[in-house]
Amino acid sequence: MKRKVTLKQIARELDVSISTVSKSLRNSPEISEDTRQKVQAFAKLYNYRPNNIALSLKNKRTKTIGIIIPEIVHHFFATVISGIEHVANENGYNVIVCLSDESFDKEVINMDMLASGSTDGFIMSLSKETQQKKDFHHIEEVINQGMPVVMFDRVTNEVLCDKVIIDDQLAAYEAVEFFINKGCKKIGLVTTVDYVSVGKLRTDGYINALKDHDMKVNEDMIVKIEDIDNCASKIEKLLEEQKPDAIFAVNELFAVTTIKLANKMGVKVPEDLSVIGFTDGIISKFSTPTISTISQNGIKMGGRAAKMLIERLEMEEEDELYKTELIETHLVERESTATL
Amino acid sequence: MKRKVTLKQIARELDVSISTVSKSLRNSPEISEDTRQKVQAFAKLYNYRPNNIALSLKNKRTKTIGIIIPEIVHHFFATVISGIEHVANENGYNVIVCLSDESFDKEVINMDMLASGSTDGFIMSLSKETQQKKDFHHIEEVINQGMPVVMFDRVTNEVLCDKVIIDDQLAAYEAVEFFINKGCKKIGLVTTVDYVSVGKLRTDGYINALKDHDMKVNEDMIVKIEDIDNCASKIEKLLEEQKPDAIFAVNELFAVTTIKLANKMGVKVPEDLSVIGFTDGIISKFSTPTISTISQNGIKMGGRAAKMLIERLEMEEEDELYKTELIETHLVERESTATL
DNA sequence: CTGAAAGCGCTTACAG
DNA sequence: CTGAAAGCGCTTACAG
Repeated sequence: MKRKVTLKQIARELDVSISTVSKSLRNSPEISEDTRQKVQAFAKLYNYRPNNIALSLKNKRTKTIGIIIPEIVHHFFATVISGIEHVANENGYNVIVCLSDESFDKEVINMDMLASGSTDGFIMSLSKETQQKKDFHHIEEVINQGMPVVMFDRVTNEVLCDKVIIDDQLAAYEAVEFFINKGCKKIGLVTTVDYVSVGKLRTDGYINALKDHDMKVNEDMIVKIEDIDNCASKIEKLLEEQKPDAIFAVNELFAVTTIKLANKMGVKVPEDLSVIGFTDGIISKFSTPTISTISQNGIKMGGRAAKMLIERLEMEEEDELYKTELIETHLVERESTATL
Repeated sequence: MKRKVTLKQIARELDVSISTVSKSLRNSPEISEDTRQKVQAFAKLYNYRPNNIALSLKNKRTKTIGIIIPEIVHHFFATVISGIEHVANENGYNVIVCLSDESFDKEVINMDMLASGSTDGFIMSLSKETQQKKDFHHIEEVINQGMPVVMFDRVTNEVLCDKVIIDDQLAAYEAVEFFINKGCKKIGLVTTVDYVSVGKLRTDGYINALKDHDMKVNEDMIVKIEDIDNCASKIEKLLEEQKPDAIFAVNELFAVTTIKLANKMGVKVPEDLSVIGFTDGIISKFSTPTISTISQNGIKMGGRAAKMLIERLEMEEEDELYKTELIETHLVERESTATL
């Protein structure tokens, strides 16, 4: 086993000082061509690589980005990480990933842990519990200590920082408008409970679209789901009692579940019922029928978030102007809204 | 903005030495009860947290695990990361994730990068290109430098290290045997090219099952797919020309694609064609019909891999005995193999 | 052109 | 009981 070689060892072998070795490797003009070459050759031979940890301590920057998300086994979040990772890598940053599991406490613990020197900044999406509690002290604290934070998707107005989101309300509005233009009269909504920020916004978009087209908003047409595991009965009830001709679902899972339940009840999609989901993920593409959906480009969101964070990290002077970037969305039409 | 407080600052404020502060915070018995309390109170007030980087440098351990996988936008890998992250966290480790994008070069660069002090060890699954090239020098090197590596899923015999896999061959064997017991006569296979280790093993399992049951292995019944984007034509040809009554697909995507193509051709699943896939992911659960599949518990795999790595990291003496752990699999029966 | 010194933030063996 | 010193691996302003 050959341990990693350090400057000290090279210095000893070559009988020069550590400073000389360091400068040679960094091509300092202070050093004579001769020793420089000698040192570099030796370093190459022994495959010398500067120790990241030592560099981090010295430079007071780790070149790593902390990502804190609710979960990773979720196509959209995986997609965002992918986007972040690629941009981070291009810029010489690594990413360290922590999952909050939708728990406030875990979010706080993870943030604290990473904030103790492990990362230069954060990219995060709030856990459900955090959104419910509206307690953001951990985030404020980190920002106060000078570590920039970029929030994406599940954000809050109560924290001042950079954000990257989609226009959830507008996207929902457009989906519902699509139904209306198609001639649908009884448009249902399958959404989350209101404390989930994006769910609430999409619900608002649905309501506004109906209102703007002089359609009544019927509370019985709206199903708010707390827990995905037992959403079936509520959706079933909606389908049975209200007999909607269109359903807008705020995520893929709600959309596919709706379709499956409709099938079971003999309601045909898209003949009897049109369905639009949210998030252009794997389910929408491979479900039968394929599901029309609002695309939400996670790769792009992640990439943009990483770019914003890195720019802020590498900014000369502090800039108190925070930006919120909007990622454009669009409706991907598939079989579940086909006109036959 | 209040910067993070350091031992030095506390020492200055309290007019004691840095050593005293450090020892007080670590409850050293050397320190008088009095100063200990004073220091601790002060540290708490200022929310002192030791700097991870400084600790890493001092202790020569970072308490972070490097994960290198081909991609993250892939349910199975996301699942494994989740498993790793949870076990890592429970043990006070963080995870830093790098994606190879199935590229050998990126795998090498990422490994090099992380090996320069950023992590204590690695958990990885080989990129396709690495498996094709059979060049594992980067992994050998890391191991040589004393950093343990645990491989999962896409592993190689050419590197000695801990591994966690499923018995791909047996699982495939059992799937095919299930078809045979059901009375299927013309069992097709949709698999990957042979250099993908798990694809090859599953192909072997298929062949062995047929042979053991005295059934002919017909090369025309086997489709080997290089690139998922244009697999349709090959599968279509198989369905059309061979008219199989069962298809075993080595992953979810192949399975769902097969079903969709069959549908399009008027071949009904499961009436005319039974299908079993591999990896119990999101597609299998939500596709219509739902797809029978070999479960491959990624959470468990990840958890086990993390456990193995951490045990090795925290082992007193070096142990040259490497283990390969098998994660049990089983066939999840769903609609695509229903007997009507 | 080379090297000793200080310092990043911490721990710990050793003196006093 | 307290503190100075050395050291983890590096960089860089400063002397010589």
